[in-house]
Amino acid sequence: MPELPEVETLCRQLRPVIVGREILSLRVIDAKLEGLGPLEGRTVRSVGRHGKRMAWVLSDGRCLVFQLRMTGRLFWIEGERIPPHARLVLTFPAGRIVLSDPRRFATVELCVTPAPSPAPDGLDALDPARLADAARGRRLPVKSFLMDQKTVAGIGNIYASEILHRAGISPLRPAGGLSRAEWKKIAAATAHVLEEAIESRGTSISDWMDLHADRGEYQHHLGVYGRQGERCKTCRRRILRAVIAGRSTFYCPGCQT
DNA sequence: GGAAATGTTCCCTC
DNA sequence: CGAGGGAACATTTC
Repeated sequence: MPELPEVETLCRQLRPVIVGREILSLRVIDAKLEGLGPLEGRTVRSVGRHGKRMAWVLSDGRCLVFQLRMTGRLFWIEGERIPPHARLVLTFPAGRIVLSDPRRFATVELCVTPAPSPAPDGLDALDPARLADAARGRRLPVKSFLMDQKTVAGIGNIYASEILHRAGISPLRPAGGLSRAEWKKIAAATAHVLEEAIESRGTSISDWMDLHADRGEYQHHLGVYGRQGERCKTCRRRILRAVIAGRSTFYCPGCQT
């Protein structure tokens, strides 16, 4: 569920709370997460992110890597009350980090060397020529292409629809058929949408909440996602829903061609 | 009861 | 073999 803006929001909120702080204890509640190894006594040196993947660098040089997938959330808890669906609890001197995750898809692993990803992060300045290159000859819908983490890391189902709406490009177009000018629009729209969503601390369409259990605000800025049947804010046409590779996709038939 | 849900990976088919 | 898509994972909510 969390895409790049939600994970970036968590990183920014985590840094003042856990960087430089010692992990006092680790409690694994869900057996699926067992085998993490001892973390007690390690200090969190830094909190980073690539795409939707978050990595804490620890004082022993290892990395604790989180992939929150669909329903994973991290909460900072100062009291005793543990949220529902807690799978993992990390205790620090001033409070606890809880991984809450009803669908239990999230993964947490301890790595010695974090595997480098060749894909650019969604907040990097995307090179339209590189995108066009990677898409050459490919028939899959441009929306699926953008959601492929090997293309750009961090774009998921909500922001793919939003980026293509802002770029004025239909999500159904084969990726290989886009012009250089259209890739340039996608690169610009990606930066714009992701940065705005971070400023809003993510999209709380149903139940996304940030580290402090506050809702994001980007749901109030969505142009198409979840708005099928409603009117496009720019051209007044009614927004459509389609299913692409099994995922709901929203677009405006008026301003996306 | 059925469908859908902000993700990733495995497997099947063309 | 590569590309693309569907199923599976597990649970809640509408």
